[in-house]
Amino acid sequence: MSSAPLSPVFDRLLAHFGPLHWWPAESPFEVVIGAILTQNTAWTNVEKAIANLRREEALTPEALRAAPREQLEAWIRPAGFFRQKAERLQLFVDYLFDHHDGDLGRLLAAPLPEARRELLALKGVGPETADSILLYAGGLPSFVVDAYTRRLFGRLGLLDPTAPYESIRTFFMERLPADPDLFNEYHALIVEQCKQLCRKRRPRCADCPLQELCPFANSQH
DNA sequence: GCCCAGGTGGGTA
DNA sequence: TACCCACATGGG
Repeated sequence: MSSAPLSPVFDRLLAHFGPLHWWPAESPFEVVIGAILTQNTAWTNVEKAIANLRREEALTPEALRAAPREQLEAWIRPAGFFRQKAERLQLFVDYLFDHHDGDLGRLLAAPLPEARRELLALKGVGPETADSILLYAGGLPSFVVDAYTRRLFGRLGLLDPTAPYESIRTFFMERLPADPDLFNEYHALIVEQCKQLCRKRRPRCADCPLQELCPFANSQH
């Protein structure tokens, strides 16, 4: 891992896209649902599933717990892996009621390392899902590493994209102040940048806000 | 028709 | 630790 210019990358992305104020959800619990539904899934498909849940007024821990499994599967079907994800959602809310009186805020009121351990112990909640929940539902300074993060910073030559999750998360957290607003914007900007510029059909380098930092500028990127 | 998407868990060497 | 596979829908 390089000892990297993370601030210049952030500054350029912020200047280009402006503040994004993530996560696209109307409540902390909706963040949890989105974080589970988006596992290895395009966000456009997640939106369809969440729209179904909203229509059914099922975007609360109480409603998800009460819903018959097959009903829930049908609602979230557009997000793919619907049997797995229905189970994961209901395991999550079952845990929430068994241990926190159904109150997500109570789970997320614990110190960050403790809340993270608790989330990671849940079946269906891996490191990326846990960090997304901690940061975007809890406002806790836990940096989110996803496929976009690996792709972008791998291309910039700042990290090994195949490195383990925890080592990449540590790379960012050792080099950035533990500021939830910073982590929020940084990850959102990474996603926005990649959605626009890291696709298979690459746009022209001239349009890229990271052009000056990119080792592939004017060649393949 | 084929490839891929904001992962995770379970299994094997 | 490092691979492998299942899990499923919808858009390019």
